[in-house]
Amino acid sequence: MSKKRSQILKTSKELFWKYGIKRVTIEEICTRSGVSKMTFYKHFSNKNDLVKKILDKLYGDAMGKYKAIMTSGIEFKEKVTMLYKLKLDATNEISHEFLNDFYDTDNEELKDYLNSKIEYNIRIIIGDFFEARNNGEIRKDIKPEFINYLLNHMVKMVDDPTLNSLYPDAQDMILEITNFFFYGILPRSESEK
Amino acid sequence: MSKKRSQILKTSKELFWKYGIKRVTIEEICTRSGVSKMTFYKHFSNKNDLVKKILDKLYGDAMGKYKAIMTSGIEFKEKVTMLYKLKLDATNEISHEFLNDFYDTDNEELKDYLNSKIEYNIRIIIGDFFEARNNGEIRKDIKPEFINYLLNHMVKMVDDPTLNSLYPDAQDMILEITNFFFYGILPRSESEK
DNA sequence: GCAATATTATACTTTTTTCGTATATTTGTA
DNA sequence: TACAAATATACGAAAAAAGTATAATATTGC
Repeated sequence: MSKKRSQILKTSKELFWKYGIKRVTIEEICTRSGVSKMTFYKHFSNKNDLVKKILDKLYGDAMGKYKAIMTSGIEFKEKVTMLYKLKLDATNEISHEFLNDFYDTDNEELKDYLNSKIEYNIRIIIGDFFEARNNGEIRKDIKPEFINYLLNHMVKMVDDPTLNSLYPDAQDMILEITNFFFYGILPRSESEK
Repeated sequence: MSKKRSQILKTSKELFWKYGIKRVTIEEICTRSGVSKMTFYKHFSNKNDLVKKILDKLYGDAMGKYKAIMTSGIEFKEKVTMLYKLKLDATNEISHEFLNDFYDTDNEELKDYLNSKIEYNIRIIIGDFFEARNNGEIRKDIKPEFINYLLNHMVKMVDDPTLNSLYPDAQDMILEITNFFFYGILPRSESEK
């Protein structure tokens, strides 16, 4: 991988994170990366293409971590706890400014690309949950899709000030949330498996 | 003062603070302020004009606080301590993104405007220091201009990580700095006055 | 050191965005 | 109701950004 190329990716990510996509120009990315415009266009066909490649890396890394968790030999309950924390990290890492531009503007191309990526990931996750249900690691009478929804929903809970105010610190709240999660989805006894 | 007008000032300040001046468009300010473009141009002739009026308010408020301190009956030493804190606050309040655009870009008009404002303020401050020197509140053999330079210089010290690392917390460091300041400028004994 | 490859600077055209204004219409309000 | 203030829309002019062609220069592996 070219040094210039990765410099462009690094610089542009920083700029996008801070200012969003549409506020950053290609020329600005080039100047700050110490790269000429021609070199930029050698590596990326335009700004959208650049953003897509940033997304690819972002989601690629996340999926790598996800698979590392799912293929490890640990107990399913432990896996879900780790997934939840992974999701929290991912949510914190991605910039608000960056994400806003996907839905604010009329950049249909990027919107579609992001949605397809999300959909692809969800499909894998749901698939894993189906498998877990078949293995008796989750209640048989629960929809795997609902579990994924729950995971997303609970990540948002962490930002809710009303909920936060109930706990001395965030760690306690997260523990409470995950406990709630498991008492809901785990088989209540061995006999139910 | 029109409600729309102050809304524009408020919104634009927020946007400028976050993204800098050149990244924010007039149309964006209008949309976010819930104001039509025509209304904008009724109150401000262009973006520079708007920025100037934001600066006016900013520096007006700061000068108000300054004068409140200087005309109060407290001891001179106490005044300088308060000035130092005022300056720290002002430095923290003004956004880095906002100030950058004054010197980065080739917007000579704004650059000049800001410089003239700063110069005007300095003139007042230096004048007050001259008076203080004549009243024997500062050593006679010190240039008032140098005092102003020192004040600015010491504000920057607060950001120096090397200096910071010498103190358990910022408060201790600030105390140290102000103490240093006074042992340098105050008459060492009543007889020297 | 040479050849292949990558990068750059510059200058340029095209496209897009932003600016600023004119006009007709709507809204608020005294 | 009448008057002022604000708006929506549409528009041409100006500025900024995107993208390309070309020739020159660095870098790199061999």
